Amino acid sequence: MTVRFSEIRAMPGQPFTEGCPTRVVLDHIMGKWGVLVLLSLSDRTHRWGELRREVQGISEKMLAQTLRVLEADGLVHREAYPEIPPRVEYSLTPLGRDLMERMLPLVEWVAIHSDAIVGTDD
Amino acid sequence: MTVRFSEIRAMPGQPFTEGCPTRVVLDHIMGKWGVLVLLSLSDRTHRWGELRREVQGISEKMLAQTLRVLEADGLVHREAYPEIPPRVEYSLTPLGRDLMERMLPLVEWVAIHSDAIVGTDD
DNA sequence: CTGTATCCTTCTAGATACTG
DNA sequence: CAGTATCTAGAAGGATACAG
Repeated sequence: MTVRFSEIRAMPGQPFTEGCPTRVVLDHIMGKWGVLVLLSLSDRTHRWGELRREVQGISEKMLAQTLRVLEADGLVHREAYPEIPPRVEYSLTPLGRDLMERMLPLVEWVAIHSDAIVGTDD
Repeated sequence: MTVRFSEIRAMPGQPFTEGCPTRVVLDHIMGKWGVLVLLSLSDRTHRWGELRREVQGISEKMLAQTLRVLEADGLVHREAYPEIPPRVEYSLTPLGRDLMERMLPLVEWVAIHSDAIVGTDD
């Protein structure tokens, strides 16, 4: 194993204890919609409407909320073009790209093993 | 970037579309408590009471529920010893250990960057 | 096209009490 | 010690309508 959790836990600030900032970030990026939006953006820049279609099942409300949180976290960049009709493009910030480099191997694993896992029981 | 999402998306079964098994697995392992329980177990085998203490803030109900889901998924192994008082030990299965190898680098990233992220805004 | 605002339902999850 | 059962408050999330 490349990293051990005990080493991570021993880092300054005691990550993943109650009330710790890591818990908040974990909720943002590991939440149902956070992951799916970040995945879409890891591919390329997307417009609002594209994200609505690509992240299947997300409501406008949850898309707006998710994007606002990820933008406030500094993971997503929002670029609005003052045109009629309006055009807004969402992309990953450098920090967001750095994050996705760590997340994509995990997501790939999930894609490969999900059938077996859900097939086992659920 | 080591993997691209577009390649993952193109895999058989169209991962991460609506109703896909990957969505279910994602919810199990990326959920708030799923991650924290898996992290504790990635370190070593734990008894029920140890998990309650280590995963700070989790209720008995959520711990039981989380463990049952992860066990059904084949990620966690439950070993009950027929003693008085009873002793039950939880550990990762080989599949679970494989998963955590991909998850730990991500978790390490979160531990390192969380202060900056939450500091930015929330 | 890109959102916001509101209502309303469903589901999560914490607290409490209890059992083998 | 290792759980289960029940109840309930609150949050999450969907539908709809509307605005810039």
